Amino acid sequence: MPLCLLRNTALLPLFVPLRIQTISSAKMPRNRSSFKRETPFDKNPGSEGSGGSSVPEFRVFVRKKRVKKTLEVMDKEVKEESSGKKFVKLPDIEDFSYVKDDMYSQSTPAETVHLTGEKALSQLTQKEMKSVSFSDSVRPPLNWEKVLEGIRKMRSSEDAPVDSMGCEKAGSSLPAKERRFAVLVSSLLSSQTKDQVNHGAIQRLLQNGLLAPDAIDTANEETIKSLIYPVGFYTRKASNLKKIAKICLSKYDGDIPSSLEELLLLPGIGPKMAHLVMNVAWNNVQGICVDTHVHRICNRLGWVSRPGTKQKTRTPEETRESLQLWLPKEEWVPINPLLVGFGQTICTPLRPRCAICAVSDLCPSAFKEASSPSSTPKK
DNA sequence: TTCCGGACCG
DNA sequence: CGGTCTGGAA
Repeated sequence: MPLCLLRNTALLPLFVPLRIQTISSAKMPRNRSSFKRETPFDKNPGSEGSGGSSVPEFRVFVRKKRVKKTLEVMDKEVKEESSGKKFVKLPDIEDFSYVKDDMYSQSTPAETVHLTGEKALSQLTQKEMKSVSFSDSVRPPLNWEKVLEGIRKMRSSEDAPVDSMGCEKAGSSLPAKERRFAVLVSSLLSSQTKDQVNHGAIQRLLQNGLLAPDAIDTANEETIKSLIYPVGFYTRKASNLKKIAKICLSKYDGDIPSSLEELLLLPGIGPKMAHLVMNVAWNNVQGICVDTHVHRICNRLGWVSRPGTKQKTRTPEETRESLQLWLPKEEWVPINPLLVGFGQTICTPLRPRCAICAVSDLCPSAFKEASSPSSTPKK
């Protein structure tokens, strides 16, 4: 929502709201002297390493288009309004506000902020533009926020299956460790399966005490198979479930792996599920959970492309990497349920209902594929 | 009847 | 890459 305000910035020439994210900052102390410093802050007396008040307290990344700029900001340069909103003074530009984003910052000290915004670099001076280094940053697609907002509106008026019971609800009443395992199992079962069916399977497992690694490890595979029926591919999943339970017991003390890489080693867990589990079970956002809906819709909207081209991405993984280049991190989790529901009800794989889509005027692919019968005039 | 979907397997 | 698993919906 800070970005919604961007359109109004003409009225507020001094304070340009920006979106800021905390970023990994184990690197914070490193490379301090390697950053270019062609800002007024550089002129502060006292140089790096001398300690005291001249040591930069904040590092600010400004990014737009293909330009990335790094500045270091003194703590005293940060002003805080009574509203709690903070402003960072940037050189030769104007004042930029930032909102500290705590959601993803468990391991991130507050000193490091990541700041992006449409207005930021457009207001850099020519000299600054020349001094910044080019990066692989990608320009966010035009109007992406309007599109997202439009989809949100459509979604709030119309219920999609994904709304009622996603696997993130699994085992919400259980202790943390058991809950994580439940989320993992639910994710495994949920692929190619209606959420209601998945939910039913989870309930049956739970009622039979089979939602824990030790129980599953000792249980008969046939029993599991019959309990999770009719989720898609129940035979395979029953067998994967047994293997996963064994792995969790032997390598993770009955818990589930806590890293993306280790999750991917589990049979039946691919990138889509691994990211989902990281998001939901560990509350640790490593990447966007991209399924075919997200993949399809992002391509229809022109939100992603193969690196360096305008071609569509060919795999969900490619979509994930492309999308992550520009989508602000606070959208990484909500984008999935949003687009999945949208993809189930309106932007369907075949015959998308462009006629009733609120963002068709912003969609480069609108009406370009065979639309639903009612909306396509027959030739 | 055809299409669809995560992950895996050649 | 393209086939497979599997059941439901268009």
